[in-house]
Amino acid sequence: MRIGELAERAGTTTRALRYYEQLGLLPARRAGNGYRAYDEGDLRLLREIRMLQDFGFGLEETRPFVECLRAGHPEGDSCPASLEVYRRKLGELDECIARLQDVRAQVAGQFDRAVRARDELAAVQEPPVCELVKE
Amino acid sequence: MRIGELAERAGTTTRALRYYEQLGLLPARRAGNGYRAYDEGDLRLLREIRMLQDFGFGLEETRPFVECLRAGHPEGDSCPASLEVYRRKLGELDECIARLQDVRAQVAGQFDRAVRARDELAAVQEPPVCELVKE
DNA sequence: GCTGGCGTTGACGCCGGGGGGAAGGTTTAC
DNA sequence: GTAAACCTTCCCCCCGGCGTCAACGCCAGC
Repeated sequence: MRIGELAERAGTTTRALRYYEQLGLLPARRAGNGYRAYDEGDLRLLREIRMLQDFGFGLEETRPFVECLRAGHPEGDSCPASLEVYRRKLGELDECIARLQDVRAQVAGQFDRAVRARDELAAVQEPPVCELVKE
Repeated sequence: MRIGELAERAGTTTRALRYYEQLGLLPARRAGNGYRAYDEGDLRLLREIRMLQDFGFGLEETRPFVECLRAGHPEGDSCPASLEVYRRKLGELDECIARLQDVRAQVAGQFDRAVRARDELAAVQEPPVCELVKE
């Protein structure tokens, strides 16, 4: 399988594959004409990379999973190093979520305060129109 | 007030202030010798920028607040444009938090599955040691 | 033999928010 | 007088994950 086909089957681009090879993440054998040659195993590795990327893992964080698969394990997360990455990532996610929730609360507080200030100012400058509304 | 003093009073760097000026976010008057000259109002603007930055606002998102203050309003969020930025930001935060929680659940699922698979494999390869433990 | 569609390498661009440092002018304190 | 501490502009660097050329090679069909 050549680079274009692999890219298409994995839903990515040839540029990304060359980049992964440059990182040593997904090295390719070479055909006689210099073209990169991939097999089904590489497709498996690439799918693992893509799945983890969708989870927000950096490429370096996918390396233990890829190497685990290449070492012959049935799953990319069959190795302790992969589990450690999971643990670290869960911690980071929790921390990130907590921080965002805190920020959200603060921004919501600012927003509410600003809206109340605006409404009070409007009430002062523009007196109630109850009489007109009643008509 | 010169740039170094303003930077120190606002808890930032001269580098950042020159960058803000380059963006047109915080323009400075010039003294006779070409040095940037700031006043207390600029400090107020800068504090507004810094607060919003701490909330994770991009510099461009702080612009409505800064211009609102410069237009003479009492608060940076006294203007409709600022409120709109608040609303947009709250939406982005909610979306981001929801996505992260979804990812967290998926990663936790993967982690649990991998741990169970490992434990089952260990149980098969290494038989229980109940007898020894009892002694 | 020529066109078109693959492939190759290499290098630069981009996004945001500045950091770092050079080369030079100014101001201030001792 | 001179050294330290400012200030100015200018330009390159960083992070990740590629996109986007440029200039070339390989191969199939007509």
